[in-house]
Amino acid sequence: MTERQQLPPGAEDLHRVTITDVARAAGVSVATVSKVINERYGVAARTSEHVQRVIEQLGYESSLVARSLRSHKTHVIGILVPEFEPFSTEVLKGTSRAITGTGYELLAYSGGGRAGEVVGWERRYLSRLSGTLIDGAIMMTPTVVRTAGSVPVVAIDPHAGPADSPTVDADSYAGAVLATEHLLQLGHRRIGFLGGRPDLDSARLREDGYRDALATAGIPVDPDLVRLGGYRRQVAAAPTRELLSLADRPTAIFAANDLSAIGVLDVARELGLTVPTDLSVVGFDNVPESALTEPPLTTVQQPLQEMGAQAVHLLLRLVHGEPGASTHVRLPTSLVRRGSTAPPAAAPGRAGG
Amino acid sequence: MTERQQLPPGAEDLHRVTITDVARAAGVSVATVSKVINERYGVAARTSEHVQRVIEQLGYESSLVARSLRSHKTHVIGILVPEFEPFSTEVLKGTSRAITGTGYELLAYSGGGRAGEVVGWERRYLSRLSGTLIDGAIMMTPTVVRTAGSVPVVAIDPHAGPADSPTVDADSYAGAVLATEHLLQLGHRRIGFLGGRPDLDSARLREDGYRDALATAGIPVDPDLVRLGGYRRQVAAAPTRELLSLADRPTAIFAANDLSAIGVLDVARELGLTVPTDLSVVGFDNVPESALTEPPLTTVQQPLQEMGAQAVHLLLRLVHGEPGASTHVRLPTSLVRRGSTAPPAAAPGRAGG
DNA sequence: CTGTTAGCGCTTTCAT
DNA sequence: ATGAAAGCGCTAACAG
Repeated sequence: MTERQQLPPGAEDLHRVTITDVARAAGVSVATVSKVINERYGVAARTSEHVQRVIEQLGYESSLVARSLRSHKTHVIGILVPEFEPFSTEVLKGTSRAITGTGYELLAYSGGGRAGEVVGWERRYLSRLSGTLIDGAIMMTPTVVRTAGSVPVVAIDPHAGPADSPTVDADSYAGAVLATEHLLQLGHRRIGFLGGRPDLDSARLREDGYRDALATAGIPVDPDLVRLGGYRRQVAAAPTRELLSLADRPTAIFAANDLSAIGVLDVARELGLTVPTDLSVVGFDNVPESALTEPPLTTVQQPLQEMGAQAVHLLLRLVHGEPGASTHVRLPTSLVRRGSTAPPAAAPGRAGG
Repeated sequence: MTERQQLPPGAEDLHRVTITDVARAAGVSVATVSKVINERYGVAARTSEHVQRVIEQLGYESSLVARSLRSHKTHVIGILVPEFEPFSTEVLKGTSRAITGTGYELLAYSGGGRAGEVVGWERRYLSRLSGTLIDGAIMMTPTVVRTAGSVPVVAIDPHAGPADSPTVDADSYAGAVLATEHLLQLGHRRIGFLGGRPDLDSARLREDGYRDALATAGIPVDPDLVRLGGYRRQVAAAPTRELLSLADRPTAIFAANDLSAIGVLDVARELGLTVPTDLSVVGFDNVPESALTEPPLTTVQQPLQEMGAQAVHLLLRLVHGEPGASTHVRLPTSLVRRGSTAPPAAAPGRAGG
């Protein structure tokens, strides 16, 4: 039962109620209604109360769109993501927690996820929303960040290198070293690497960590063992197959993120290899899904939710024009040992760390 | 009067480039630019090309806000959620997958997650966004859905009962029966139930399932064993403590969702009880997090991602005004056995199924 | 204290 | 084929 009889029954179905409707019903001008809504000075208490009541009755709520078009201040911050997948949704959880009590609201925007649109979505989304609608943006894993002519932007795990704009990321290099050392300590000597894309910063850092850890252990990198997995499950399949079809195939694979590690698991199963007995696998990210695989994935944890929270804090500071503290927050990574790693089948025993 | 001419380098930093800038730079009217953008008839091929080029050069992208205010058609659908937590983000993943290739984009909106605002956010969000900005909305676990004067709405797992508007949900009742039967088959006789809120539909159905399964097994329901956990981890703590402090405490607890089940795990640990030896726990939802607990949670799976995908399909059909197929999609639930359930410590042995 | 008037950036008749 | 002008819902001067 709707408790409003001002409008003829059903009339509210035709158009959503606007500020004009309220003004008319209250017998005042729209300007006055606007003032009441925004608690501006210069409205008689009586009038204000009356208008409030009408607003209540009509169930009026101001249009975010119209308001923002005019006032350029919305108290909404945007999270721009290419797609809602395990990585970005994990970060989203962190932003959601961090935003509570700040008086801001969250608007997560994602395109249709057209695969071809790998590059360029950042600029597009930002242009479409900024200046209006959002007061600031958090951009997830962007490849390019052009802040020009837009609201403040914080990048999370940007692929283009942490130079452009304020950034929150995790220590990819150290994480990769951890992962590789873990494999070395188990006794692996032929360790494959399934990278992201060479033009992406996080991917490159992970490869660096892998190479350096091997070098430290005095093991030369076999170029045959380094492939590109593109950070995606399906993309990882082909290079993994190549890797595992090698005459002298690796006894372990370090994949640059969890999704491609899961892709490795897929191929191993397809090839009749048992993980971890025949092949050890390490991922990167520690998205919740990595614990659900069979066997559960050993991986490098990034504090994804914390990264989201930090990004919110950083962005809010920028939006408020506060002296922007540090402009680059780097969070630590750590190894999560689960079931996908073990000593190689015919291991020569433990290697010295 | 803002005067910016050809845009000297860096000038685009002052204001984002608008359709007016493009028009000026191209030497045509804004109307013409608009026509080019929207591929309307009545523009000379030469003009069109020229304008296109200028748009490219300036990096112009039309404002979603301004456009939607005027045209009331945006090709964006909104996902309205109270908060980004494991449940809603799971659904989000499904919507993201389903939206690809449809030509629509996704806009997930969440308030500051003010705890007090448990009720009423639905109407507020919808009013703020609908009519403009979004062509349709998917509302997550709303308690009330008033579609009046707004765009088409599909509800996911609504708490108010699946009568109001098109709905996608999972079979809570059957799931609860499965969970309870599982516990009974393990030999449990004193089974506690940690419900949601009695006014919520899914919560009620889960309680019904619990009661009916017990009744079928010929076991009377002890009112002392039925408490309210509010679907939240922290809220679940107090009632759980009461349950486990009972003289004749339950040997198993069925919690109405995973978050409150995790709350049960917290309290059990705090009380020095080992799960599943001293206490069996079953949850509901099967969010990824439920596999990460110690021990991993036995739970009832809802096809969360699939629910999101179905909601998208249903909504798009409504937006297009197609004859709306079924208006209520109910997906099946199933039991996921993991480590949090076992026969009771001093079990009288297996009970007959 | 209140109403009138201008737009915000865009689309859409309707003239030209 | 093109542009002038109106207006979407709202806020912000500025008059009265």
